[in-house]
Parts: sequence; structure tokens; C-alpha cells
Amino acid sequence: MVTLNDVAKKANVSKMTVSRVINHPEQVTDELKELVYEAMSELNYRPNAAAIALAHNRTQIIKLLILEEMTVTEPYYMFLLTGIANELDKYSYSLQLLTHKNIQIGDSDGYIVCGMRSKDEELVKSLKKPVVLFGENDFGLDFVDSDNVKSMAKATEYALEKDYDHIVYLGIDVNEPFAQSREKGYTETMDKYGKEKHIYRLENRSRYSAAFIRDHWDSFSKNTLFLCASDRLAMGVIREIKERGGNIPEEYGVIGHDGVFLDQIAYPQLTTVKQAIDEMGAACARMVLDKVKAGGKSQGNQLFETDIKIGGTTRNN
Amino acid sequence: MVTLNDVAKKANVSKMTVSRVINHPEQVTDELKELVYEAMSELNYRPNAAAIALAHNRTQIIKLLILEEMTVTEPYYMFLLTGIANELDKYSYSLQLLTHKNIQIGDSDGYIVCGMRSKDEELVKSLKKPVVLFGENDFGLDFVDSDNVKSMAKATEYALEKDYDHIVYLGIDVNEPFAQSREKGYTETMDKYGKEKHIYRLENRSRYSAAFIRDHWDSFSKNTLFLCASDRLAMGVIREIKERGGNIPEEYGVIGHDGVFLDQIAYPQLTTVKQAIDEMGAACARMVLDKVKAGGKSQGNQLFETDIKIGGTTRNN
DNA sequence: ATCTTTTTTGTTATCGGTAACACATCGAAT
DNA sequence: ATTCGATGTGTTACCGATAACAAAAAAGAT
Repeated sequence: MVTLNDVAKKANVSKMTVSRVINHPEQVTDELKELVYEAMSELNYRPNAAAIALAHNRTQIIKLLILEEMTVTEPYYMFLLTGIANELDKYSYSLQLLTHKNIQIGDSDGYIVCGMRSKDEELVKSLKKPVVLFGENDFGLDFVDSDNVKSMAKATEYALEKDYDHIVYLGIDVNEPFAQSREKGYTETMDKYGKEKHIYRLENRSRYSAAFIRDHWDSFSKNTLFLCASDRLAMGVIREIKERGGNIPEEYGVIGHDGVFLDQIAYPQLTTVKQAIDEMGAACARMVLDKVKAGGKSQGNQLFETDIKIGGTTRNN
Repeated sequence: MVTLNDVAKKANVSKMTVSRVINHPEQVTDELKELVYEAMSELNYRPNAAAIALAHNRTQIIKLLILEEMTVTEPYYMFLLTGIANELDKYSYSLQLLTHKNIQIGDSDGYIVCGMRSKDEELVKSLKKPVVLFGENDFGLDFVDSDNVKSMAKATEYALEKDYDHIVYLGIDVNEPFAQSREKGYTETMDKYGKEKHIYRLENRSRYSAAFIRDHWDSFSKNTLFLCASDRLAMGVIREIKERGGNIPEEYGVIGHDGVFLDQIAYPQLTTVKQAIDEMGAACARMVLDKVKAGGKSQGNQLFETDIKIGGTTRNN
């Protein structure tokens, strides 16, 4: 293992100078900096996370709390995870994973929390280190999320462009900000164009959206598009439209939301709103590290834009 | 933060004695041990992982290498990950995540490797620390996996019990041990009962299995069961059988393999072979830690049994 | 009772970094 | 020329644990 000392010897300086080159480069002359950089890259120096942690009375660990039941969600957590992990790695930080089944809150320098619902407020607020949420919230906690309002507004506009007469919104039946924001994006856009709104809220499972389509089938005239708050809901809608002999995308359109995995399994491939999940993961990581560095000072929010990913469930005119 | 020193003072001993109580309790008299235990629990002492790591020239980090493209796979990695993470946590170890896009092989004490294919042999064998694979392999590397042969044998037996006349096996078209083992489970069982085998191998995507059903539809008499090497293949089969107007489960049966996520999305819910993925994750973690402790000595293999999870795609007689 | 040997406990140095302080060096101000 | 402050670099101590050694205490041998 290459240490600061090895680099220092090679560059003919003290190890403190090397440390400074890394942490406070402005305090070192360009000449020495050059020498040190050279030595570092020649020896392929990697800082020892344990030593840094010990010197700083830190752990170099960020814990990721997943409060949601993983089987109920889109499997996008892997992308979030890799986004976080890669970013943390750059700063010699490691990630530890906690699930609602296993909340052993040992030591860490900070937390990233996913899938938080109102009932988790107490738990999250009891954490004694900086916290960043993945997902909008009303509790004044710093967060990173997609811009859910804009996202659904975009999707609604797209649906209108494609000349579907009726646009029915299928939301997720939870009283949480992300769900409200998505609904708001739909509502605002429909109002803007003076279109009639149709909003239904369902539990986020394909069988319920399928059942919904079955139960209301007669009330949907042709040329209707179903704008779904998740790909999972969209899956059920597609399944049941096909079951009823409806034609996709000519008679009925479907748009989902998330664009992680299910949209590829669907047939026809789902038109969906794709989130930049790995980037958001990286953003969570950066934000929590910044917050650690700033002694826990709030870092505000960060919203990411989404993109429509066009599949075969919307018509192509 | 409570340190060894704090405990030592409280118990009126040197910190070395405390360290010994933790690591080599047989070297300390019962009397002192008692005192130390008491002090530890009163102060709620937790060892500092960074300090341990530094003193041992270790990192207390295990890296997880995911060599597969994550979008192509069942999203079971989350379960594997939590299994691994929870187990590592018990020993003050953290997990770091590496993907094929981001193989920064920094420092760690060992590796768990997933989704390894033959082409990765060189990479994996070049790792300088103990390695454990998740997944069978022919390279003599230690691994943890489901007992794929037994798993498919069980599924085949189940299909025969349910009185399907023809059992068609849809395998995954890769030349890897796990695929061969699953096929072997089918083959051996069919031979045992003197049944005629039908084996096809496809790329692991639902559209290919759907296309396969379409192309061969006329050759499948009723009362056929499709035994699929993955839930993803099974999804395509179900979709296309429904498209052709075939009745599931009476005329056609479908069994998948994995039982992580897709089986719940399918309609009817898929009969599948469920793997105990979180347990296997924990086993991977234990194995790699044992291997670290043993200085890299091989730890052999560990196979896990699977369970049939009955859904609506097989008949219920 | 004295000298070994063994067992038990304490001391010191060390792992790889960083903060705080000490010490040069240098130009500007008096 | 002397003093001063600013700037750049090196020294020392320390973060929390452990290994290796040293010392003290207890047990056994003569």
C-alpha cells in the first residue's frame, strides 16, 4: 500500500506538504505541487479511508435508509445505489445499506433516506447526523427529486400533441408530496388548455389498475390516453386494454412514469417519463457530503428534469 | 464517542486489557473480564471501525462487483445487496459497489462478484484479495448459488404432477454453468419419467420468448407447460399465449424461475421458483469474511435450495 | 526460603492520516 | 538596517485500536 510517506519521500518533501497538496492546495507553491502530483500519480497513491476517518473523528460512512418495502417499488434502487456509491467513492466514503427491517443505526457521518412517508417523520428527525432525502417532502428536509410537476406537465403536453381527446390521470393513492406534484402537473396543464380533467387514484399495483380499466371500460370513449403516475400502473392498464380488445396506441394511449425497468418489459414498449436516477443518486451523495462539511447546515433542494421516452403505447403522428 | 480508554478508566484497568477482553478473552481473568463487560455495557461502548482497520492494515471494506448489465437482469440485486450489507454490518464492515462501468479497484479486504461470465475470468483472477462469487462457475472459484439442478428438477416434477402432457423447456442462450445446471435439472427429470424433452434456448428477453411462441404456436398441442429458465422469459410466454387466445392455466401452463419481482407483475401471477436471495447474500458475506480471516484459503461452495411459489399460471388440481 | 516458570497485566510503538504549532524565508514599512 | 506581517514548509502530537515486548504477580520446583 502506498502511503503519504512514500509520496513524500519520492517528492522530497514532508508528508504534511503532501497532505496539504490534497486538502489545501492553495497553501503550497506551484513548484512543489507539481512535484507532489507527479509522485502521486507515479505511485498511484490512494488515500487510506480509515486513517482519514480516524484523524477527523469521522467514519467515512454514509448510510442509506430504504424505508419502503422493496418488492412494492420499481426496482430503480439499484441505479440510485450505484449513483450514490460511485460518487461517495470519489471522496473515500463508503455506503452502508439499511432497510426498514434492519435499522441498526450505528455510526455514520450522514444519511440518505429513500421512500420516506409521513409516518417516518419521527424516525428521520431523530437521526443525529446530516440527512438528505431522495424524494420531495413537506418536513423542511433537504432533498433531491425529479421535478414532478414539470415532469407530468410535459407528459400531458405530449399526450395533447398526439391528439388524444381525453386524458385520464391515474395517480398513486398516497397522500405524499410526490404524488400531489405529479397530479398538479397534470391539472395545471389541462387547465391551461381548457381540457376536462379525469383523476383517479389507485394503489400502486398493476392488478388494481387493470381492475380499474375493467370496471370503467364502458366509460372510456376511444381516443383516450391514460397518463399513469408509475410504470407499474401503466402495465396493468396495457394488459387490460389488450384483454378488452382495445387497440394501442390508435384507440388508446398509455404513458407511464419512471422509465427504469418495467417500461422495457411492457409490450408494446411503454412511452414513459424517464428519470435520471443515477445522476440524482450522485446528487444525493454530494449534497450529504456538503452538508457534513458544512456542519449540518441545510443545503436546500435539487430538482432534476425528466425526459419523455417514446415507446409504442402512444401514437406516432 | 466512547473509546477503549473510557472503558478502561471506568473499569480501572489499562486499555490493553479491555482490548484483550474483546479479542482474546481467554487471556484475562474472570474477575477483570466481569468488570470490563460491565463498564462496556454501562457506557454502551461500540468499537471504532476506522481504528480497527488502521491497526490491522485492513480497510473493513468488501467490494461488490456487478459485472452484468443491470437493466438486462431481474432486479434481484437489491435483495442480494441488503443480505450482504446486513451481514457485513455485524462485523463492522462496509460494502462498496462497483459496476462494469466503474471498476475503480481501490482498496478492500475482499470481493463478492456477481454476474460473472467466462469473458470476465481474467479480471476476476487478477483480483489480489479474497474473492467469492455469487453464481456457479467452472473456474474453481468459491461460490454461493441456488442449487440450480435440483431447482429445475423440482419444477419439472411439479409440472408433471399437474398432468401437463408436454413440458417444453425454454433456457437462456448463454454457455454458462447456471444455465446448463438448470437445463440438466429438466433433462434428468424428464429422462427419469421417460418423457420426451423439448429444449429451446433464447436470449433472456421477454420479446424473444414471445416471438418464439408466436413462431411455433402451431406445434404446441394443448396441455403443454412452458418451463422457463427466468421469469423474464416467462413474461413473454404468458403475453403471447394470451395474445393467441390460449387459456392459462388450463390449456397451457407456465413456470418461471427467480421469484423476485416480475412474478408479481405477471397476470395471472406466475408460478415460479423462488430463490432465497437475501440469505444467499448473507452467505456470500460470511464466506468472504471467513476467507479474509483464513488468509485467502478456499472456502468451497454453498448451494441453497429453492421453493416453488404457486401462482395462477399452473393448474390447481 | 529461593529460584524458575508460567500467567496476567501494563507500556510503548505503530497503523496513515491531519491540526496546531514552530520555524524559516521573503518583501514591505518604518 | 530593523521590525513586521505574510507566506510557505516542517515538527510534533494525536485520532482509537492492536501487536510486541516488558514487567509484575502467582504458581511450582528445589
